[in-house]
Amino acid sequence: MTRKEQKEERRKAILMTALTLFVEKGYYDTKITDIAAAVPMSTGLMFHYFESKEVLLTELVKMGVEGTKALSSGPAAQAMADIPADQYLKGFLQQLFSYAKEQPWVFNMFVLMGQVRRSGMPEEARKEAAAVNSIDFTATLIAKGQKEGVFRAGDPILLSRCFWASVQGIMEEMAMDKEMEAPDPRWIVSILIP
Amino acid sequence: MTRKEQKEERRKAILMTALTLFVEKGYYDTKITDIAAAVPMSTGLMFHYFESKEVLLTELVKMGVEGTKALSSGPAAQAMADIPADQYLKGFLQQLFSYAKEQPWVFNMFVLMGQVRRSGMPEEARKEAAAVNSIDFTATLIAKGQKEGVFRAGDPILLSRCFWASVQGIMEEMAMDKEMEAPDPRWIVSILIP
DNA sequence: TCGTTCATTGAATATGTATTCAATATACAA
DNA sequence: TTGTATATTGAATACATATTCAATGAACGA
Repeated sequence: MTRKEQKEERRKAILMTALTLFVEKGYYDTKITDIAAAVPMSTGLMFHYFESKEVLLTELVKMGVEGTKALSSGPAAQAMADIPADQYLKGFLQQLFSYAKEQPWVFNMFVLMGQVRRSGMPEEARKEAAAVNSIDFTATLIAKGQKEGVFRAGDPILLSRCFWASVQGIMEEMAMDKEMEAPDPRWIVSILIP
Repeated sequence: MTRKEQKEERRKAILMTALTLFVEKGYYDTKITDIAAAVPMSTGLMFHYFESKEVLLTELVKMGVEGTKALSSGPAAQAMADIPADQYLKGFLQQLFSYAKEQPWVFNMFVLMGQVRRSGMPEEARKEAAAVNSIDFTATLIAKGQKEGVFRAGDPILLSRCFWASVQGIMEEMAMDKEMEAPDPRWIVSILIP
């Protein structure tokens, strides 16, 4: 393994460790020394990889933004056109919940993005997080569902915001209590169904 | 107005100012000097009223806990027995949304309690917030609704958590965007309906 | 093998901000 | 009116912790 690859590995290890700690204890309660100890590495070395704690956070947020973008332009999103909107959303949630169960960092990423979006974290990171917009994507889908007659009437944007607020809330609940069972996706999609 | 009453007024002013700032900028980004300037009063005087920033936060959380307890034991809660569970929940949400529109601190309190519950804030406050448990209250209500045949089958606790996660998420969304219209309560209650 | 570059350390430093404090003004009780 | 308690101020302090730095060790190419 080349030196560069080593470094990249180490970088990822730091990112994942920081993600876990930020979500478990909160950004401000997580000290650089905590992350360093958990990786593990010396405090000083952390700054060899990330120039500041805030940059580390911002890098995580960038990852989150990428991930979210992938969701709304990847192959799964292409399938959107082919199946009824309600089916698509149920399938999407099913996948999200089961994927997150296997890869807990996905949970953590959801939670982190939510926390950053709301504030309680540095400005820089918040700006970065603003780049993601699942609301519009789903709103389009909801409008399609309304035409198909499978979704209830109402402002698609507002419905979309409610939908995502619920998903976000539930992901956060699940992140807090790892034992919590995933809800039936139909429960959530019901929000949209007449 | 007596001296004691004056003090009590001032105390409340500080609490409300802090609540707004904590929610707008986050607990850690809100400096004692910010709160002092907004009240307004000198920095030093803050400590005449609250012995520390953390105590101030904890007092707010105590208020939130009281408020939530009131919701689940007040006269409205008594009405629970008399009307169908779905009707009751819709009415409850309707009241919550319209009340919060008039009294924005209610929004803020919701958001603060959520943030504290999840972490990202001092331990002491989190412990205090743990005292509130709307989940169980609503779970009982949901079980009742299931007997009445108006709610879908499923673990009442899990359904209750999903219900509250949605409400929490939506309240946070509304707190972030004051322009946002309140959703139709029926959308949310749909989570529980077969 | 040697010299250069990168990785690593942990203690020293710098900085931001919660908290304290000594001084002053204001209200109240006797 | 006078004395005591309380309210108020803003600058000084204390402290926590992010960040720097000088020194050491390991890898790698020539």
